[in-house]
Amino acid sequence: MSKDKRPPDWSALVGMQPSVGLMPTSLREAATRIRTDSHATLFRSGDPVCHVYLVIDGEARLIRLARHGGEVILQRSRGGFIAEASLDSKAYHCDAVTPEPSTLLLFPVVAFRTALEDDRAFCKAWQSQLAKEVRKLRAQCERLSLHSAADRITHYIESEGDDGVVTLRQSRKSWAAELGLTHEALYRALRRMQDDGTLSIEGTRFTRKA
Amino acid sequence: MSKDKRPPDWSALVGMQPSVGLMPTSLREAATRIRTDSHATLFRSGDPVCHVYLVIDGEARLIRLARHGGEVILQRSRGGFIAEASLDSKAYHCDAVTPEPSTLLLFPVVAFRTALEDDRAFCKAWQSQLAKEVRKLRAQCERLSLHSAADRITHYIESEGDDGVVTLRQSRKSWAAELGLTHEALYRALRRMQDDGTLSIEGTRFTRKA
DNA sequence: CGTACTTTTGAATCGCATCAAATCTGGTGG
DNA sequence: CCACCAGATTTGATGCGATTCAAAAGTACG
Repeated sequence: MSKDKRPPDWSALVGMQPSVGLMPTSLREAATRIRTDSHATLFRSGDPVCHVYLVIDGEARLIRLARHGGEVILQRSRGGFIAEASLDSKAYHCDAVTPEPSTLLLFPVVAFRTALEDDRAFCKAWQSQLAKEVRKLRAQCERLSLHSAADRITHYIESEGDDGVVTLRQSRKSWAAELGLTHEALYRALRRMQDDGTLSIEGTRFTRKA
Repeated sequence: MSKDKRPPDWSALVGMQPSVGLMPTSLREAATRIRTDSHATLFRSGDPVCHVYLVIDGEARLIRLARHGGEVILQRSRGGFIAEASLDSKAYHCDAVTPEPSTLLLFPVVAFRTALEDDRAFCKAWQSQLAKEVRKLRAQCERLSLHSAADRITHYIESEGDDGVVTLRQSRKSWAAELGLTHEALYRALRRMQDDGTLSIEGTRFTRKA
């Protein structure tokens, strides 16, 4: 985990995260940029909340370890904020890791809270951001309460993809975890759906048919 | 669904929903109170967003109908807001119903947005509200990605309950839906856990042991 | 070229969904 | 008060699909 003094390319970030565009300059200037290794830990459950993280490159995950050793992904972010919901908490309630070498911006929570208080437009954008996250999580709950693997895959494509097509930005194995399935179950369901003709796969591009 | 002109008991509402305490008077005065019948529909997917709802008495649910006729509960609220995340949307993305006769406050979205812009403290409280909802939904996703019925029950008690004890405020049948299980599976799992001695049940009070 | 990881297939098992039906419950109207 | 009804609760039997354990083949990377 190394620091990096060059200023980030803000205009590129706005594209992937609208609320960044409305972030006041003072907050931007308070940010530090870091690069992490594969499997690096950003924070652990119980640590005091001191930063809000923006993933510029690579990926960050919030995870919690299940009783039987399994690892549950609570949030996965590529090109967006992570741990936003901890902004008004004292301590983190889960662990955060970067599964691959990544670049992140760290915003001190104090500066972040001040910016939200002082800047009307940023505050509003942040609210949309949270509301969007709520809707996304509701969709995920809905998906997880479907009983069959095929239904979850279809639901994912319909809600995350665009007009029946989705390009996967992660390994199928971690997709399986996101869908609440074992990787074997996912592979087999994909195979069945291809044989059915209800799905076509080209590389990381999944297209739903019929 | 009938209107009701008496002003609600605001002080009681604050207890169950902190952000109500910081709501400006102008917004309170813009609210209307309604009473609904059992199985009443508040709005349907695609309807334009015109109110934010606060459940005073009874229960409201956001639901979506699954392909095979099943009904998935996206949000369940007793004594809190519902459809908060639609505040910045044009149209609702699911249906809302009151499964039992209930009393709700309806806040016009326009007045609500104005209040958020004008009132600093209310805006801040609303943000905590959304952040809290995000954390709650993350917990639910985590729960739904557990594979066994017993694990989901345990997780529910640990995260929603207090020190290993939870008092259920709904039928077991709808609890089953919230846990992503059929009601039969829930009944049987509860039975097994009682026989194990890992759970004790007295009426609607569930206590986790060991 | 070896190592770590993902992807893929196989076989056995277990738990949940499903269908069916009986009992219990609270509330309604006669 | 009782008959009745709708819904929740409970138990049973069956089948399917996902998990689990195991292992092979493919792939990226140093």
